[in-house]
Amino acid sequence: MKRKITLKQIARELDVSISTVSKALRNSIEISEDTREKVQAFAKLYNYRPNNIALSLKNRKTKTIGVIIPEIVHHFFSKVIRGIELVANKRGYNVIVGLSNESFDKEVINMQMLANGSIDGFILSISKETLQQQDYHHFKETISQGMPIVMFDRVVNEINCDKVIIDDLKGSKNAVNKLLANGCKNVAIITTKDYVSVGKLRTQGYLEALDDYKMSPKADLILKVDDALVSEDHLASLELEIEALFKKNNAIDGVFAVNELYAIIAMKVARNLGMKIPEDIQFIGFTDGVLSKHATPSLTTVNQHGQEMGEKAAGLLIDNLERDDEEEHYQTIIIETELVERNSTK
Amino acid sequence: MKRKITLKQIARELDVSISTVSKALRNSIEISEDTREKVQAFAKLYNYRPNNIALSLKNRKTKTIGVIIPEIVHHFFSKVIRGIELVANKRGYNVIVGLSNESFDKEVINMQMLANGSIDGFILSISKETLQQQDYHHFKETISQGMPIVMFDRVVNEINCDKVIIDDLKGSKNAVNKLLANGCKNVAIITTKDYVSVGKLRTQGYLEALDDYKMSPKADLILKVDDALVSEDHLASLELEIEALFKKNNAIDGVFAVNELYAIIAMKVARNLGMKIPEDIQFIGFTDGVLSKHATPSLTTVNQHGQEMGEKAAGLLIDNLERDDEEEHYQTIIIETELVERNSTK
DNA sequence: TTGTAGGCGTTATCAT
DNA sequence: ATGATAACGCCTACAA
Repeated sequence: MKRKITLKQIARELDVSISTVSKALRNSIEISEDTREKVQAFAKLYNYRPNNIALSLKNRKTKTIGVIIPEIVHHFFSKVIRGIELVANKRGYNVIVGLSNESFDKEVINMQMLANGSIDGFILSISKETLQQQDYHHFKETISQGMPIVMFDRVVNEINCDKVIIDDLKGSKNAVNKLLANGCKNVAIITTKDYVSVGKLRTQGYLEALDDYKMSPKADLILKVDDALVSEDHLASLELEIEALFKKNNAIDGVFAVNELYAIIAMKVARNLGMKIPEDIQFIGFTDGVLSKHATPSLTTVNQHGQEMGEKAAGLLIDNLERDDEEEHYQTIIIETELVERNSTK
Repeated sequence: MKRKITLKQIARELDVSISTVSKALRNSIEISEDTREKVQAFAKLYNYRPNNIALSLKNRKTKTIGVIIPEIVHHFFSKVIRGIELVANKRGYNVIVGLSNESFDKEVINMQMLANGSIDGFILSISKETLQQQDYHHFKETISQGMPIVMFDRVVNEINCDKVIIDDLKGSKNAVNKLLANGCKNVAIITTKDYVSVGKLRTQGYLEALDDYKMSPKADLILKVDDALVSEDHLASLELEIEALFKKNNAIDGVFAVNELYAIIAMKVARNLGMKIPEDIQFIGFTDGVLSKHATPSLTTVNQHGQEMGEKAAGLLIDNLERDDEEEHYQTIIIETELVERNSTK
C-alpha cells in the first residue's frame, strides 16, 4: 500500500528542496530544464496530485459547493442536483449534499457543519418547517459571514441573495387556463397549505385564471392538503379527502393539482368513481416527473425544468464566488415553465 | 460582513497566546478558570467554530465520504443516498456526491478529484460503461493508496473490497416462482444485456425458476434490451420491441421485467393489445419505486431496499475508517429482497 | 537556478 | 497556568 505521495517526499527522494519541486511541477522557468524533467518524471511515476485540503487551506477556498435540499428521493430535487453537478464539475467544483429532511433543525445543523470551511457557498431550497416557522436567522448569519447563498424554488423575500425560481403564478394560471379553454366549467384545485410559498402562488394562479374567465371561486372546489400528514406511507387519507371532494361537488370536470402525485392520485380516485379521463374530467399537474409520463392516461403537467434550475443556480453561485468586486448585486432568475400536454387533457 | 473568526484573532483580542485559546476552548484543566471563561465567552459571542479544513489537514482525515453513482434522477440511487446520508450524518460525516452518468471517463475523473485528500473513502456503484469495458484499474489504484471503497448493487468480483448487494438471483427467482405458482404457463422476461451484472443474475434467476417447474426456456420469451439505446427520451423503440415480443408469442401470460420501467411499459403495451391485467397476463418488476406504487394497476415488484443498502454501505465504510487494526477483512452484506404484492398479479 | 521562510488554522508537545 | 514551536501539505515572496 503506497500512500499518496507529497511534495516533501519527492523533494527528499530527489534531494532537492520542496519549493524546487513545487516550481518544477508548475513548469516554472526558474527551474532548469534538467531538474524540471527529472521532477516531473518522478511525480508522474508516483502519480503525484496536490492535496486538495492543503490547497483549500492555503487558498482559503475549497472549490466545493454545499447543497441543502429538503429531500432527495424526489424527481424534482434530484434533477436540480444533476444540473448543479453538471456545471459545478465543468467549472472545477465539487458538490457536497446535505438533506434537511424538511426539518428546521437539520437544516441549521447541516449548514453549520458545512459553513465551517468545508465549502465556498450554498445552493439551497428551504425546508417546509423553516418556512412555517419563518425563522431565517441561519441564512442571514451565513450571508453576513461572507458566504454566498443561492436559493432555488422555495425562496423567501426576507433574505437578500441570488435566487432561481419559476413563475409559479404564471405556470399555474396557464395550466388552469388550458382547462378552462378546454371547456371545463368546474375546475377544482388540490393544493397545499399556504405556508409553502409555491403552493400559495399556484393557488393564486388558479384564482386569477378563474377571474379571467369571469368565474368566481367556490370554496368546495378548493382542497388544501396538509402535506405534513401526507407522507409516502399515508396516502390513503389523501385519497379519502379527494373522494370527498368529488362527491361533494359532482360537477367537477377539471382538476389542477400543485404536484404530480396529487394529480395521479386524483385521477385514480376519479377513475374508481367511474369517470372517464379526459372525456368526463381533465387533469393537469405541476412538476413534470416520471409519474406523469408513465401514468395511464399520461398526465398533462407544468414542467419546472429542474435541471435548468440547478444549472442556473450553480452558475450564479460560481460567478459570484469568482467575481472580484465585492459589490452586492443579487439577481433573481425566473425559469420559464412549459405545459407538457399529454392524455389527461383534451 | 464579519468574516469567520479564528483562534489567532481571539488570541490577539484577548491578549493571550493561540495555544491558550485552543486549550481554553477545549476545556483543558491546564487553563485557569478565569481565562477559560473569558475565552469561551468571547468565542461564543463571535460564534467561533474550528475550521474544518485546518482540522482535516492536521488530522489527515476529512470526515467526509465520497459517493459516486451512475445517475441521481433515479429512485433507487436516491434512496441509497438518503441511507448513506442518514448514517453518515449520525456519525459525524459529510457526503460529497459525484455522478458518473454511466460513463467510464467521468467515473475516473470524479474519483481522482475526490481522492486527492477531499474524502476518507468511497461508496460507489459501477457505471455501465465501466462494466462493459471491464477496466477496473482506478478502483485498484484507489484501494492500493489506502483509500477504502465500499461497492453497492453494481459490484464486481475482481475488486477486493466491502460490498453491499442484494441477492439478485434469489429475488428474481422468487418473483418468477410467484408467477408460475399463480398459474402462468408462458412467462416472458424483459432484461438487459449481460454485461450489467445484475441483469445477468436476474436472468439466471428466471431460468432457475423455470427449471424448478420443469419448464424449458424458450428463446422467444426472452427479450434482452440494449439499454444504452433506451434513454429516457427514446422509449418508443422499447415499446415496439415489447409489442413484437407479445405478437411473436401470443400465449404469454406472465412477464418478469428486471426494472420497474420496463414492467410499466410492458403493461401499457399489453393493455393496448387488449389484454386484461392480471386476468389475462400478470406482471412483476424489479426495483420498487414510485412508478410501481402509483401505476394502474399497481405493480407487484421486488423491493431492493435501497435506503437500507445505503445505510449498510455507510456503516461498513465508517467502521473500516475508524478501525485501528490494519487487517484487511472485507465483507459482503447481502440485503434480503422482498416481494411487494400489488394488483398486477393475482 | 535553487533554497529558505512564512503562512493558511489547528492541535499536541514541550518549555517556561 | 501560559506560551512557543512544530507539524499537517502547499505555495510564493524573497534570499542566496
